[in-house]
Amino acid sequence: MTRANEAWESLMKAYAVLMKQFNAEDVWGDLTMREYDVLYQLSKCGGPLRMSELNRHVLLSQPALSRMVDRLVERGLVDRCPDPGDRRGVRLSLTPAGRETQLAIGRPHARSVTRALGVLSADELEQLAVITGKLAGNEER
Amino acid sequence: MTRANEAWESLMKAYAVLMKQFNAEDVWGDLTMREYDVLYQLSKCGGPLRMSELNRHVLLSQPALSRMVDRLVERGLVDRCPDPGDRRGVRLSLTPAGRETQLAIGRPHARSVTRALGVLSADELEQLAVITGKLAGNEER
DNA sequence: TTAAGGTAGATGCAAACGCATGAATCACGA
DNA sequence: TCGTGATTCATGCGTTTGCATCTACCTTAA
Repeated sequence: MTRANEAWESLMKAYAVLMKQFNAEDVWGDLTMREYDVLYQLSKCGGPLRMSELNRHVLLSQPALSRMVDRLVERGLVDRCPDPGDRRGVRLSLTPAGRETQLAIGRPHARSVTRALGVLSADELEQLAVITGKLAGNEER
Repeated sequence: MTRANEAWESLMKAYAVLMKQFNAEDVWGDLTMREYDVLYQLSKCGGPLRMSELNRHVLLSQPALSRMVDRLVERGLVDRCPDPGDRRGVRLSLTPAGRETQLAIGRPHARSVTRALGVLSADELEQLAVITGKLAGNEER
């Protein structure tokens, strides 16, 4: 068991523990956490997002994401329109209702996150962000 | 956006990126990553495990885990027998075939993990393990 | 211009999931 | 001892997921 494997296992466990904790909280309304994640990614990225780009940030297969977007469009939370520059693709963005929903869920959830990570010092939070940033490939060349 | 929220978002992104990467690798045979995770948890914990205990380590609902164990028993990878001390519960353990399967997948996967975390220094690996350990509640009192 | 190969997203279908609930057992105070 | 509430795991059922595949469109080069 290398240090790398221990670190990864520890990360996975932390992820599982916190995800279960967040999931159990009563802030999600009639959305699932995964659906909220999609709304969040769209809210974060300002402009419209391509399906493939969004898929890179979400832990879902391409067909599953495609259908989840279907449902979110159906419910009036997401707007999907053809990309004028590439007629294969689509441009996804939040509707006003979607933005509102994202905020209504995101605010209390953000507080939960802050509370859950309250066991860490400021230095540790900084280190965690830097280290996981490297893992996600933020420093790639 | 607090530091805590940034750190959590970064952790989630690292998790998503690495999980997608690992999932794309051709080491899982006819198991899903989730099924492998169950085998791994069982292999790690030496003795037999209760369903509820196992469920604490796996990101699945209790019914989903119950049925996944069904399938693994069906396939001869897991042994499920009644707990003599508590007739509501069960004791789960790997069969020899299950242990073999876990190792056959675990070895190459462990190498992938080591490779993926190779971007981190020894100090960073150590910090990551400590910090995520705290998040998972290893230091509770 | 056009053929060949690549990329974006949608769809058919079987498998797996979560929620609500059920049956059995345990724990504990009256 | 008995009854009330909690705990453990299983099951019914509608929804969601992933895999394989499809269509449509873009790109490149001859």
